[in-house]
Amino acid sequence: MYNSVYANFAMKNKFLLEMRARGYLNQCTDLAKLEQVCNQKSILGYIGFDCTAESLHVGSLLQIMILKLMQKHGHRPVILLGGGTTLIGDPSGKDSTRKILDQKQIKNNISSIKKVFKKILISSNKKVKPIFVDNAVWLTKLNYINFLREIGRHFTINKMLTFDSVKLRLEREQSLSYMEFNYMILQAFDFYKLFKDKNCILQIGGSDQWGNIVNGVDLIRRILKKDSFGLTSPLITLASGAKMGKTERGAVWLNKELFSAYDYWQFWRNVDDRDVKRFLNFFTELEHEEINEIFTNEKNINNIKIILANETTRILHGEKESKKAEQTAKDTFKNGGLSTGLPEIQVKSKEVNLGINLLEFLKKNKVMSSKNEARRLINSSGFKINDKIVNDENKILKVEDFRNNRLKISCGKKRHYIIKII
RNA sequence: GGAGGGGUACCAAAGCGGUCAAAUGGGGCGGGCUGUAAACCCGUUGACUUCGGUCUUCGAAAGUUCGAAUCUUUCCCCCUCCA
Repeated sequence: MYNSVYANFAMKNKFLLEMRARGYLNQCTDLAKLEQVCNQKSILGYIGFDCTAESLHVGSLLQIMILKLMQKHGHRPVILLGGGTTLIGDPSGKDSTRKILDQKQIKNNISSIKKVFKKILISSNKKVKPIFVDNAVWLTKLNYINFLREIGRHFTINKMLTFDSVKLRLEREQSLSYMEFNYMILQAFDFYKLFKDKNCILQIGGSDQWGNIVNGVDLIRRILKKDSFGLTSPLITLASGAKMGKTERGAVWLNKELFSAYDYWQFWRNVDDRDVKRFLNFFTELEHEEINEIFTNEKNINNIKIILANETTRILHGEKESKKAEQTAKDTFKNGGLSTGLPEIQVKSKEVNLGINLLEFLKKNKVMSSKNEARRLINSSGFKINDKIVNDENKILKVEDFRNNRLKISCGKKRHYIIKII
């Protein structure tokens, strides 16, 4: 069902077969040989992640699912948290130089990002337990002259200029600093290092990483005269054409503190009809046959979306959170009730007794970004208290508005909060 | 180095002395239809407001003027062509 250059490539290896069946396979430096190797033994494969933010977002989820798939088939994932390369900034797909983070921030980001991998990947099985590495460990210790002599000599400027990440920037006459220009060499060096030290023979990445990955494979061949492999996954676009991972209210973060399990569940519950089947393949562990079965047995796409939301949330936040999010959604949308799973805002009883100015409250608690925005919402009848439309923008919240010390506010049909007196 | 063109709100793009908080499109938000989908339709989209207004915004700074996104000067950045 998925178009890939390898659609007709005869394969026996289960790992690679599933990679292809799920639509993870975009390009590989040498698929035939990689298949041979995978058939013979358990391999180590790595994916590098950027540490520019406190959390990864769903845009990186596909890569994580690939690591999970490796585990399923007995291969061991290596997660490279690019503490070193983040100091430089990957120019791929960027129009302008990124802001540069300091080491302390990056360290923070790394430990925060790690949490997500620990949740999604299996750590109990020693053979496939994920290995975390931070390239800052070796990159920050490099000696410039030695590096140029040993590694730099294998890169020609002529070739580097042909890589899209560089070419596109130059074509648009946007400046590309020497620092960023070096990014691809460092990434190649990372692969070389992991290959040499850990016998990690495979690097996986998004299709935009192809050039960088090939550089690593070349470097390993030049210096060590050995084969390594590069593999890319396709860029995922939504049916609507938008990029994966952004919603109206910003990025869909994977870390719970930044994006709650309930919101995460809602994100999947709200995907475009046309994306549901692909996403089940991409982002859940349901087998191909199971998915087909679901589609033949269940004619109501909404119920399939619930399956999608349940599965994806379970993988990231666990069974309990997933169930809770489903129940909360049911209470909120089907029964119109006051579910406990909604985001909660706490207020002191003293404040309530004095009366709370609604506009100020909404702004203060970041429900609305400004009072004017809140006014607009109220004036267009989009704001509700306990499911009743409120048209008075000067409304003062009082004790009488609460039931059992709780009160539900709704902004539009989808955003709900519980205000609780403590 | 020479000659032109340009930097406008989240993005794209009009405006080129007052009627400009700034046309139009996209995006966002709210409503309608529906299925918490898509498509479509309507409204809305700087901040604060006692809803009378007030304040901040058109690359940056200074100036001309009763009045500047619009004119002048300097500076910064970008694009096209020539060398």
